[in-house]
Amino acid sequence: MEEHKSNTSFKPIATRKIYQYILEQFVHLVSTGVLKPGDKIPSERELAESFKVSRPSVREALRVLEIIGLIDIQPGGGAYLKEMELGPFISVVAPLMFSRDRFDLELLEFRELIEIRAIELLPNPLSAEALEPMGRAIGEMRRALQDNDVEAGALADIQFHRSLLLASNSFILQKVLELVVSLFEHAVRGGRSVVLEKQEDAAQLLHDHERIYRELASGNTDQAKKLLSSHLMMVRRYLR
Amino acid sequence: MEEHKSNTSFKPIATRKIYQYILEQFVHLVSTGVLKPGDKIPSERELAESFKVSRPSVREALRVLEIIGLIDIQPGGGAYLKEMELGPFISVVAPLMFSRDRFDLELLEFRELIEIRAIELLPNPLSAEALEPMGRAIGEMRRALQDNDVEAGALADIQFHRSLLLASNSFILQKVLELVVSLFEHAVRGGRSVVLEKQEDAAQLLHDHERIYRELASGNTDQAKKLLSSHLMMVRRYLR
DNA sequence: CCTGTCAACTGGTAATACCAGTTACTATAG
DNA sequence: CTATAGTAACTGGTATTACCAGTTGACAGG
Repeated sequence: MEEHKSNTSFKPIATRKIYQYILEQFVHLVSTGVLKPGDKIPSERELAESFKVSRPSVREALRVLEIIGLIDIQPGGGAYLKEMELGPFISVVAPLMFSRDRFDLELLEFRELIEIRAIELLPNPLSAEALEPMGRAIGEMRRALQDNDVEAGALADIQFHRSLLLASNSFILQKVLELVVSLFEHAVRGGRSVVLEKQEDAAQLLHDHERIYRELASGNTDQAKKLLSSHLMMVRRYLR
Repeated sequence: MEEHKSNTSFKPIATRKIYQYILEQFVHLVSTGVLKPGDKIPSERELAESFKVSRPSVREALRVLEIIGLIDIQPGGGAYLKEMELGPFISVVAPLMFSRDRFDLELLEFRELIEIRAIELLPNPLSAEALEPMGRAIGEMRRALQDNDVEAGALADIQFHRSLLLASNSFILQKVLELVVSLFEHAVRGGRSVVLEKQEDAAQLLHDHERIYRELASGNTDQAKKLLSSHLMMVRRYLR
């Protein structure tokens, strides 16, 4: 059972699989800008021929690219590069996360930490393009409230925060918040009650969003920050 | 070009691929605790027969499980479940991240935000098991400083922070910090200069770590927090 | 001009085969 | 008896081939 003591410093030989080489070349081409979002990827058969490997090897590489959200594959169509999205990855991992005890609360606390930091980095004033999706989310939320559609309301709530964070100046915060928000979205769609159920609470949420939106629209970013901050803390207190 | 206006609310039909079904079953078994870390996964051929699908389909599912760091595959051996690790995912995505402008600095700022929050959640007092890897990292850093081995020093620095965050009480912060720290590690191994190069700076880092370690070991968690906080801010100022 | 058809793509899946590495059992040499 | 070498039965990695199903675009006929 014991290992041989060896004075020589032989290092274990790391063998790499073919799909990793393919993956590496793709990532390199993307990170150097040779391939850009929107570009069409050659067909699997062409790639197999170019790389001089078999189609299954190519497919495994594409599978990974799909999971990390770098390409969209349309059966019958082809594969297209896109800006990296965390959605596919999240949808796989989310069940593992939420199976943990009290994950919901932890996630909310984490989101509070990040989102408050993100709004500190909002450009001032906000552009119209940044404001527009927020307005839409509010409209959606108002409609859901009237219809008493809890899930739609929760999703609209998420959409509001998503559009808010997308306006942030920090790339990392955007990605991390996208990840967090996606987790929430997954939880809501899965029927978990990370959301407010009572109508008056939903109305309060809507009201908060509207105030934040108004302040942002009229350029009072600082005031909006304070509102959002207390808004998030209110939500957390509610859930605890 | 215009789409037909349809009053009926037909929703697009989402077709799912076989590997997704397999993936789903696996994730479900793991999240419900039926499968636990350390368990051996049946061979690809057995799985193919159980699921009544072909081996390539099984392999694509396993490939994804490998990328999200849920299984270890040993060629010739078999596949074993493990606690989810972000390493494999990071190693694919890292080049994409660092190709962005000023990503290093953003990452450092983000890490500062998270890590300061994480140390607020450190248990008090720290267990010996939590302290031990920190001590090792310090020893390694000291050795690297004497040898003037910049890369080894940087890796030991990372290892110190990694062992610190692993002691935190928050699952999410652990995972996110693991992600961030892995990104740093990747950058260092890639030869990027996210690290301090001058020897006196490295000595300063080591000195900071030693002080933090001493405070933690003697139970003065609060004092350690303050030290770590100013330590991180110092590092950031240096890089800016 | 619109519409349906058809051929040539695309990715999804299956089946099969072979290679290379691991493992465990076994026979053989000492 | 023990330790070694050999062997057989695994494992995953890769390649090949084939067929299905969906998309696309050109083309012919209304």
